[in-house]
Amino acid sequence: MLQIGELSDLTGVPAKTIRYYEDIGLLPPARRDDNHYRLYEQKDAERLRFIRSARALDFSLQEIAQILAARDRHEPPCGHVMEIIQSHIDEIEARIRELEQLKQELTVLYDAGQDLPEDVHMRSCVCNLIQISGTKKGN
Amino acid sequence: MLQIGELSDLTGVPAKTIRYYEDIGLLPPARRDDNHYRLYEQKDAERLRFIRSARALDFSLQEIAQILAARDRHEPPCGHVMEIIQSHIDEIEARIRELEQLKQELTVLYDAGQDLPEDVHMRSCVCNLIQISGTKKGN
DNA sequence: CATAAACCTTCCAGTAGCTGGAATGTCAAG
DNA sequence: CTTGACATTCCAGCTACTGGAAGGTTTATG
Repeated sequence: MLQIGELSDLTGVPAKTIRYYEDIGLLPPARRDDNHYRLYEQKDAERLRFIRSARALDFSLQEIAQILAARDRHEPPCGHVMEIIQSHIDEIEARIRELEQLKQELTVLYDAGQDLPEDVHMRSCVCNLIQISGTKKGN
Repeated sequence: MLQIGELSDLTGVPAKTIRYYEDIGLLPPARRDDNHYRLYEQKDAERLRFIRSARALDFSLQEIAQILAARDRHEPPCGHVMEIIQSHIDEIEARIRELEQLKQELTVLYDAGQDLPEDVHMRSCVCNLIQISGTKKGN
């Protein structure tokens, strides 16, 4: 029988977050001690570790909730999980491409800024370059 | 003299967002028509375009606010801007590395999942793999 | 003149995933 | 008896918006 702080130490998930997970239904309502303190067992630690691992893989709480709900109903969620994983990989690849592009733009901007002389009147300022660059989103 | 909808069309920034920017002080309170409608001029469009460009470069509203405030005080914010740009580039590089790592992990997981047989009893399920993998954040 | 559509206004609430803090209760040690 | 370390609930805030309700204004049309 664990108190919330012990469960927290065991799993690395802050107590505050554990309560939050309970609030949103990701964890079932915890048993309570006579003093209303939450009481946990090993299987709670496992569930929490699963959540933490999935979060580390950038699964959303909603996705995790779906997977856990399937498991709670004793349905193997593998197919679903595999779909999520695939779509995550796709998203990550897209995001990486976006970031590469963004980095490229910022680098160009930075280099251009380096070449500008000091100008108190702001006729030449990186700001002006910003106006010109980065006009791609929401064209 | 532009109404908010026209300014929106001109800049590609939703009217709702323009009001929001005013609320948080990124735009000065707009002049009002007799009917309380907001009225804008060309220079508002420019300021808004600057904001939009900087957002496209992933500057936070706070960073943008700082830059604009400096400009409003007729101080060239170049040095500050250059610092922001540099730190953004650093962050982006770090983020890309994170995402590459994450993608790698997900790919390994996916491939392992592919090789698992159908198992109604969930003894072999990607879920179990998740428990083992992704235990890197918040060790 | 009534009415509809297309504007505009304000204000409240919600998104994700927590985190901080206040006010309060419980428990063990000195 | 008090101090400290736990726990509890509830409310608010973070980012950058976005949706929607409830209402006012303007213009066009029947």
